[in-house]
Amino acid sequence: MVHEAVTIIDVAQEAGVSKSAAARVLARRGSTSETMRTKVLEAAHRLGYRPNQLARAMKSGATNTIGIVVPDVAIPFFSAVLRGLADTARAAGVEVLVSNTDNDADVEARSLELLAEQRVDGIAIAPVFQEDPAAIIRLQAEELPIVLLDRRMPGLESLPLVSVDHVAATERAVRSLIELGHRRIGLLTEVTRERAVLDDLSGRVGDPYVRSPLRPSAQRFIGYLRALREAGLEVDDDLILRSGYTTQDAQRAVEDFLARDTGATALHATDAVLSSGAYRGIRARGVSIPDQLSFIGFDDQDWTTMVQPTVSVVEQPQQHLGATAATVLVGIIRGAATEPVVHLLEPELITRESVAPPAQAR
Amino acid sequence: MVHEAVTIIDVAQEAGVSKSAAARVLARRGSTSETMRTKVLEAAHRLGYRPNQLARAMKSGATNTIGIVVPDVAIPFFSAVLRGLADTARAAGVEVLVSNTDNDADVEARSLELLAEQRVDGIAIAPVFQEDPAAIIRLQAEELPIVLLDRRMPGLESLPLVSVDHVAATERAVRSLIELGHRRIGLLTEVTRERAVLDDLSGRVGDPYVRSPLRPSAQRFIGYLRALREAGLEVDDDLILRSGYTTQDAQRAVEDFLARDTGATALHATDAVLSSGAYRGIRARGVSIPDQLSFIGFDDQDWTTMVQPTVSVVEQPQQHLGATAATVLVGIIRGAATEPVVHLLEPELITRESVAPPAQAR
DNA sequence: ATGAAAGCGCTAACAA
DNA sequence: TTGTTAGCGCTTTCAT
Repeated sequence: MVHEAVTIIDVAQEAGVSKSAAARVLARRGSTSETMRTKVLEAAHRLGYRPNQLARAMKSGATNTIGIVVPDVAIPFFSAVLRGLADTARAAGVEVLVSNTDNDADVEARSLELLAEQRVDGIAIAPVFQEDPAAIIRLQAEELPIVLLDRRMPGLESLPLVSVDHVAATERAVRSLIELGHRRIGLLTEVTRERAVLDDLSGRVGDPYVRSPLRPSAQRFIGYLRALREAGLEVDDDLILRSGYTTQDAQRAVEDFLARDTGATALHATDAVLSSGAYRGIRARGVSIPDQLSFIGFDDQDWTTMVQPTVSVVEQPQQHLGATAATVLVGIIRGAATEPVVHLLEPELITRESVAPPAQAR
Repeated sequence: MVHEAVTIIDVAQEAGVSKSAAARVLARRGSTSETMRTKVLEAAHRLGYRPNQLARAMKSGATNTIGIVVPDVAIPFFSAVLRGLADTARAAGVEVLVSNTDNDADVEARSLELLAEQRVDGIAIAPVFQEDPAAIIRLQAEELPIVLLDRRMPGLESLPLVSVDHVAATERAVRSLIELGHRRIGLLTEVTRERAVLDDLSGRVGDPYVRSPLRPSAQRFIGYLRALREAGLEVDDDLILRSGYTTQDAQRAVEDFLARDTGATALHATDAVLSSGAYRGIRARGVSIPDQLSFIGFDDQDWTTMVQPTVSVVEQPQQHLGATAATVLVGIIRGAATEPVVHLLEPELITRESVAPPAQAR
């Protein structure tokens, strides 16, 4: 805390006017004579007056501060989201408090509680996947504006969501492979659910409210199913590679896959972590990209342009996601309609050297 | 802002005691009877009371909030620093506000002003390189605790600094090459200053106050000079590659370098951006790593383990840097001695496949 | 147009 | 041990 802070009273004294007069000038509201305005402003400048937002917040009930709660700001996806959010918030005169949860529900609950104590005007959160997101629901019940970032769970249906269109992301990648002539396309996914369950949903994901409670990974899976179906191709469970959520697991899954002879001519990995594992696995098996196998990864990471051949990817609009979340959140805070909305942002397919028509088609 | 917030008065009423009695219980200070304590706590719990940190801050003068000001949180180095800082701060009961400056002095000045208005208790800043950091100096004059992150400039000598030991980083990398038998080692740097200027300083950088006003890149350069000198090797200006601060520039500088026959058997790039440019340049020239050229990069980026051969790097303790900054800052805020201190963190050399003895030595 | 005064929620003397 | 009260810096009626 600054020691000898200049208050509005000091300014009023220096200018020889009343406290409330000075306040009116400095907050630019109410009517003031030109003479008084200049006197006050000069005094404020002379003294180096700096408004105390704390006091303002006490009176007005608005702190002009929002919180962002994510698993880990050091993960590139979230740091990009934060960047977009912070910039847009700042442009709207709003500051941003950050919390990491490490995907721990207790840490998340505590973070939310702390942000609420700080009286933030709203919160953007990529929630921990959990059965009962009680902490979030509690704050929502208290009418604290909340926006979900890229994740939604049962129980949070009534909150606005800003998300990448994951169905479209994978659909686009897989369709591009199909258009090149690929017919047997592998999918590397962390989804553990039965394919049949997602199959059932795949016809109805056009409705954001059917789709949004699904995890991004499940949505991407559905994108795969839809792309195949649209092209009249059969879905073969042999082409679906299930993996744990680590590079090592992904690498192993891909190596096993390549060891079996599945006839696959292309592979798509549905996540950043899985992508690097997949790439390693392909290389470990000595399979040549794109001659023997075309490959499309997820997220435009550094390494995708450093390796040879360079890797095609589906790129998520990360900063844009953060910026949109900020816009939506600030909108709600400032009184915009509050009915839940799903904002779906378009991913982009970046084509590089790792993709080619299948061998027999050349 | 939460709408119908429960205040301490509500709690007092519910418990049938005075406002200050409730306050004493809830803030755990002053003496209270056991009976009253339970009554108040039960009431608070029943009502879902949540302390208003705004009001607390108004009274106490401490917001338990700090600000971090960096060029761009989306840059991996800074997001890791932020992560370390946020975690450590949180553990000390302190929240973190983030600002990006994009290396723009005006944006930085404005950010600092806004943080001061929010009455943060302190600021950690990686300042924009500029002639006259007036905004920082102003806040310092107002006795706002400030810690510098990894950068110091003339005029900021009296502020504590938390930094990686850049001299040691490059010294270590270059020495490891020398120990393998390399005698002609290239250095890729963004430094534009004459070598002679840095040569003069290189004997005195043991003193943190000689070293710290230098940019990290200059300190790394000096580390190179020291390693060579220590080994009795001559410094050859032909081996010093100057590059602008972009991947493209770095690639071009390295390609030019490799086109000339300098007899270099090893190369060290002194920054993350320069490293990826350098690697591209080496590959573009078809020079084989490590057979024809050993290579050590800077910062452990994703791609360094995705390419073949994998790349040795000097790794900075990024999260630790943030954590240390938080510890130092909170220490000062809580009244620790305030004399300026330089905290130098040790980098680590990670050895991978890109390094081998020079051809003639094998 | 200007000033006086109340009050946001909390803490900390001071009294009782 | 408990209650009363003043006040942190600001905004905002309400008089004047």
